[in-house]
Amino acid sequence: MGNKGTALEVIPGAVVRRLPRYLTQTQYLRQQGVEWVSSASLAEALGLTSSTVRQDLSYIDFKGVAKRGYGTGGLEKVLARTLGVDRDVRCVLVGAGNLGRALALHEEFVRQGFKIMGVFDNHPSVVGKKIGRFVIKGMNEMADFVREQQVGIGIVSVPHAAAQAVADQLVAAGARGLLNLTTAHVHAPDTVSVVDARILASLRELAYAVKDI
Amino acid sequence: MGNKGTALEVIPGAVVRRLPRYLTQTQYLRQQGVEWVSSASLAEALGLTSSTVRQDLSYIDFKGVAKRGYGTGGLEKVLARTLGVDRDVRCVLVGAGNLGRALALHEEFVRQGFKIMGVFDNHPSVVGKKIGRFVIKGMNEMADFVREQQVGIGIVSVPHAAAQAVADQLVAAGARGLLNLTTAHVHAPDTVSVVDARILASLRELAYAVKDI
DNA sequence: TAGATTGTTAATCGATTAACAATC
DNA sequence: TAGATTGTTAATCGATTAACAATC
Repeated sequence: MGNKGTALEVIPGAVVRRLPRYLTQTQYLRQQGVEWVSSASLAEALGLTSSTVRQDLSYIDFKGVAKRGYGTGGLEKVLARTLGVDRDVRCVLVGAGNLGRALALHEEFVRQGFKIMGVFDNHPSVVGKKIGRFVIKGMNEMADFVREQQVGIGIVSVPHAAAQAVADQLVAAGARGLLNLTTAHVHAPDTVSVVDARILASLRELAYAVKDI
Repeated sequence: MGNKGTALEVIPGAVVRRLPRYLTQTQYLRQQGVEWVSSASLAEALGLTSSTVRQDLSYIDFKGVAKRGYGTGGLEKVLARTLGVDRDVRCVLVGAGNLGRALALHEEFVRQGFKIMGVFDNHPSVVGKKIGRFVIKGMNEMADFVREQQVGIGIVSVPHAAAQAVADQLVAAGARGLLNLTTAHVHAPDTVSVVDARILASLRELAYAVKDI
């Protein structure tokens, strides 16, 4: 209770959505051996203004140094801690279609600390089959699994029509965040965050940019 | 030149990002046989306010009817036309890793008019192999292919370090929109739109929501 | 007709940018 | 020291919401 002087408070949504990008860039720079980064160079790399970068970083518990910028090692660590990715984040994947398969097999997510604990699907013909190292389990096992393994995030990769029902089951089982890969809008209580991957929507947004040109 | 009375002008970015969602929902309702939808019910379905919905739809060339709402058939048609998805949109996919494979195999995108014309990869060991009906081509063939097939959208699904170079090649070949599936930020001229899929970033955003709970 | 729902203007809210004193 | 860069406040900008006359 209480915090040690540095008031962290709530971080605005717009800022939270940029923090992962600062983390990716800072990680990259640190791996390249770069020790200091200025707000101007972060801004340049990410297509922002230096003012936005400084404003954003003022929300996390890390101070830059005048004339030098931000130490990449420290910044990376604090960004990871702030986001909660300094330790494994437990996920389940629901829906073993093409997109689901791809995510389960994508090593990058594991490397970044997102641990897929189990893969579930409704379809009797795929239950028991394998995706990489995962044996696909039936939906009837999901709720207990999420509870027992203390899974935080559910990745919803099912057909549009099934999305809300799956989301409801995940929430009931205790998931606190949902990554929605479907085209459906998913309703959840205020205590549960939903982030939409919006892949089809992104393509449609691009179609608008591209059309009649 | 000029338009027939209804000034459409530029549609704000925030609105363009919601139009695909209205389209998805309207499509769904129309398929269910629903003929009219109100701003309040669209808002309820998508987690918005009815005010936002009416404001947004005022940007497209379609009028609702007092006391009845919006005709789903007409609304669907005009939304599709406004976004430029009333005809095939030609894409290429660069990078035949797990994520790229999944997109190439995902029938939903084809059904929605996004036509993958070709799949390209740098890696000699995969060139010539097949993904579904696609034979993977080498990167050396990409620029000519994009020009000849008049491809509008490039889907970038390569490792972080290769993202900018691939984007540059796509832009040089004439692509007008890029769907960026990598964690890298990609720079492009103002004439080219870039939309980031942000899958890892979304997971990290969820990690923040989920942490210490 | 009465009432429901649109379209639009004005008010509010939040996010971004500019500016600059503090500081290393 | 002089100059570069942060942290922060204030100003601007854009997006969302409220309100209500028009209308079917």
